[in-house]
Amino acid sequence: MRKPTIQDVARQAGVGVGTVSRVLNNHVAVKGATRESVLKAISDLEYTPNPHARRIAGGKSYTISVLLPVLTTEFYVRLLNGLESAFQEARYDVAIFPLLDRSRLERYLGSHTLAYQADGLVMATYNLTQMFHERRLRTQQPTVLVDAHADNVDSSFMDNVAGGRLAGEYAAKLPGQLYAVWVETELDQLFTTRVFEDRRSGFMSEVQAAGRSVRAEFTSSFDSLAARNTAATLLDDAQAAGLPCTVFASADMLAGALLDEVRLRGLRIAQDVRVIGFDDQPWAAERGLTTLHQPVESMGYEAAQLLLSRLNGYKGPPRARRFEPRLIVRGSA
Amino acid sequence: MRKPTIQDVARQAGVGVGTVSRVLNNHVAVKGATRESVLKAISDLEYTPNPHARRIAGGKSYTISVLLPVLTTEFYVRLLNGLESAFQEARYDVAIFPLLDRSRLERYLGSHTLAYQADGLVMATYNLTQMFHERRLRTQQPTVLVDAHADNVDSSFMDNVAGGRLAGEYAAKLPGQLYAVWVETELDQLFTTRVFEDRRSGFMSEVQAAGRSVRAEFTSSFDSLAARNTAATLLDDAQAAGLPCTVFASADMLAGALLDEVRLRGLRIAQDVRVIGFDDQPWAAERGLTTLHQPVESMGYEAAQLLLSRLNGYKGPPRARRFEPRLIVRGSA
DNA sequence: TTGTAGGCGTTATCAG
DNA sequence: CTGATAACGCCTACAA
Repeated sequence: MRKPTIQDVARQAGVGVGTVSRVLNNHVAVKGATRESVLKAISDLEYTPNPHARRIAGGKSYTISVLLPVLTTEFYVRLLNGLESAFQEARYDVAIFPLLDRSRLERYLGSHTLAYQADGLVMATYNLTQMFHERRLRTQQPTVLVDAHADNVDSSFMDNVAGGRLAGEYAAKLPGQLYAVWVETELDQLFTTRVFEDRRSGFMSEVQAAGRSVRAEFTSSFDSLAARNTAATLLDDAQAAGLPCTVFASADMLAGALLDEVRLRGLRIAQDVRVIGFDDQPWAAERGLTTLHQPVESMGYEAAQLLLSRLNGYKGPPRARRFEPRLIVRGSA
Repeated sequence: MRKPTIQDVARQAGVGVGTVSRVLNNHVAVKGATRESVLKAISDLEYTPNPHARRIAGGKSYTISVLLPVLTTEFYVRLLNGLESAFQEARYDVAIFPLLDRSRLERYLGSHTLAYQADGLVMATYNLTQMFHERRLRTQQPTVLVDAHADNVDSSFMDNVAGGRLAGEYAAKLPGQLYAVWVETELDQLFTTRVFEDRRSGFMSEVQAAGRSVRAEFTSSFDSLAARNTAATLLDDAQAAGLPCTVFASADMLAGALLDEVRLRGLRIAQDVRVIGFDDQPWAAERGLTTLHQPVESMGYEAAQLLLSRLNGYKGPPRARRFEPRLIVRGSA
């Protein structure tokens, strides 16, 4: 009992395959009655078109691939949700290709694997288009960047400079020393993101504009143990220099570690140590973390829309969808 | 400058397309010299076969799909690494389909999307084969379970009962009250896993065999805030009942929260409170956590091998690859 | 050992 | 509006 094909549908409905194909692709020229009978045959047979055949016949495969850094963060789950819901509405499937490391990426690029045979490409956080060009990879499929920005492709991203500014503006008004913790920038040239750089520049500019300065900046890699160590080092300094102090942690994960360490030392949050995070992770509300909210799902959704419009033939110049962060003031600062 | 096809290669090498196809698929009957010239043409043209065309022509697409729960855990990154490295050796690509929620799954199943058009299927943690059958989904592609076990399909998994036993055996020898923290079982019938059930039964049986009993068991959902609250509740009881005590946390994440809470209360780890985790996450060594090590990469690698053997024609009965956990004794217990 | 031709499931073109 | 029919890129007999 093999899968029904377009032929089976055509026979069942008593029409030609061309007609079936037309209703499948929403072509204009199909009489109402014929369309109905074809639709009936399709559902009777539980027919679904073969994406491979579609693709090979020059049509769309209705698949888009998402190139995603493998980070164990809520952020990407939310992003995926936004992307998927938009693509789902448009009846596209999404396949995810994890960017495990550079060697794998090289291989992906070397062989034109399925990832690059989809109708469109979504790149999250890392802008790999550069590499595509260097390799003369004529990846002419529509591409969209999400959580990243470049001016030669469509992109959907949040304004991290603005986020940094909001944090800086707020922090500058608070009494006591100012500190900041940044996320260590990536090791590989390919896997670079300007996210934290942007947050920093926004923060610093606003702090300076307010005539203040930060006592010290720290950098931590994105893992909880490192974050905890950094928090300890920072608090050592802060306690020596005299409390209170305010810390801008450029990622909630870092802020969380700070909250832990503050509690551990018996210090009072919001009085001795004020903390401002970034991301508004699910747990931020419960822990009372003042942080910057990112409309992650919306970013994903919009990215998908940009890509879909290209897939539907839009030819205009690259578009950038910029989202604004929102400062959520809670108990921690 | 469109992508070269098999025709181009044939012309360039001065042979027929059949021959090219033969060397592509490692057929026996190709003279050494001819093979060489074809290979040369292939690399000169930077030709790579079109997976869609391959698939449609009845061959393999050299793509396998992995159905993965979207958990922000190191575990799946490691698993992916194991899977990918094996598939990569065999020149297969892997596409990931995140199991975001039930509705998406339904949709995947409803339409025979690309996920089910790959040459093979890897299901991690959740055994969805049941559902496949109910739906009369003739997903006849080879399937392998990883981090899960069932006796009607190939599977590669760790013996969680044994892991629980090792923890129980070790814990039973320690003085003071015994506690355990489990991970809340899934909400949906589809998304079920026996992992934690198994760890529990192993642990309890060993504790009982040693003539001891656990004072209290706790359950927490898999997120850090819940874990922290659970840790607090547990320690309240333990402090009231009198220390020392020993806690088996069935996931390192839970153990980590416990360590934090212990530290916060000024208690001494390994003296007042002993903690045994499960997973041996990257940070476990640095934090001195006694825990059970899972050979995650190996599990993934083996799962891939099982699938590959099916893809290469192996027809035997379902095979189960069982991995043994290893107790890593560090400072926390 | 190798080339040729038919077929895989769709879409697109072109007559009717 | 609709039905043939030629691609699409590849694999697999079948013949040579």
